[in-house]
Amino acid sequence: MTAGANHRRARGLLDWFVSRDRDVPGRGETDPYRIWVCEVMAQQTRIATVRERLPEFLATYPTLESLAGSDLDDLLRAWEGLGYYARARNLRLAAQQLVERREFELPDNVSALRQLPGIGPYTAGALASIAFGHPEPAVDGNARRVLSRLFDLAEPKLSGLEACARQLIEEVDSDLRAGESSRAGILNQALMDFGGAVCTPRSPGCEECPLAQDCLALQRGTVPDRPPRRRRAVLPHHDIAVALIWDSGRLFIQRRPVDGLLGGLWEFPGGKVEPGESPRQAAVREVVEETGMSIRLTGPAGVVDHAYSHFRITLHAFHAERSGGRAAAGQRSRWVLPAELDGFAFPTANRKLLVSLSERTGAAAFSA
DNA sequence: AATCCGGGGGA
DNA sequence: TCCCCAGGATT
Repeated sequence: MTAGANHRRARGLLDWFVSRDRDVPGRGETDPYRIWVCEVMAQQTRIATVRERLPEFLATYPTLESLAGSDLDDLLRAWEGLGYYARARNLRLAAQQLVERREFELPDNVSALRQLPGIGPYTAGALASIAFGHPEPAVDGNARRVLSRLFDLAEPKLSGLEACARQLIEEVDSDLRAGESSRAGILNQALMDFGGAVCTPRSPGCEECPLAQDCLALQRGTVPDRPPRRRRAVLPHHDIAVALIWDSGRLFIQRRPVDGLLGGLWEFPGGKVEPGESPRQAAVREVVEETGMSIRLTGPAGVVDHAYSHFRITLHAFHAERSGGRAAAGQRSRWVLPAELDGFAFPTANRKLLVSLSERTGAAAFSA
């Protein structure tokens, strides 16, 4: 392949991107803080979801200082339903580190950005190129697919992909005047957008692809294997039993450990239904184990199916009342009124349950 | 290099 | 039902 191929690839991507003029959240933003929040929210998350959730989040946390000073519970509530909750915790942690150092804005270079929690190779490159105009690659899942096809990479590794991206950046920056910002930011966005719209995982639009002439995978017939696919194990299924424990019109909730799955979110006590056990038995047993309270179940509260990335669950919920033991209290647990539940961040499976309960019995009080 | 970490939308 | 998404941290 001639040196002209990379020139045509880079030009083709930019031309496609400019003529497309799609409404991407964060486009038109110039405040590095806002671009940062946008990029983090976009990690492993559809643009449509970001478009929906970003405005309210930025309205709640409009500045780096407001994020640094945020309450973790409030922050998680603002992030509820977006998943990967470590993103929200790291966003706050990074903001706190910067404020502590008396740096009230993001650093502008990749190596300093990479020091901050929650900023990896992609986000550092995206910020350096998009927010600060530096010639840095930003290879996300879309760019990875596009590059591995354009250059027909059988085993696309990050270093190799970034090297390819840098070649394209050189092409778009070849006529840059002294002092002008790099066009890497635009090229990176073009790569991503192109991967999402044309060079898609299945049934890509090779017929009308403006880069077809310079796509090595297309010429060699390897497009379906670029990038190579990993086959996924069958998702295990678990039955989970939880108790909605009532006392004087209040419900018992507890907070999950800050690290790990759904870290820092609130939930109803419960756990896995063991073999040979009924959901009702499991609910009673788990509540004793987790809280020290003994309870009596008073009736069913609903069943919810939910899928995580690596397993799926059926959530069996029961209304209950305390029949003995102490009412646990402290940082990790609370008794709250149903109307207060909206102020806490719950995992989506729990939230589904709450929504179905309030729809069924009215928002006021959905006790059994 | 593998694994964990959510949730949802499209095919 | 399966795939994968504007990934990062941990081991």
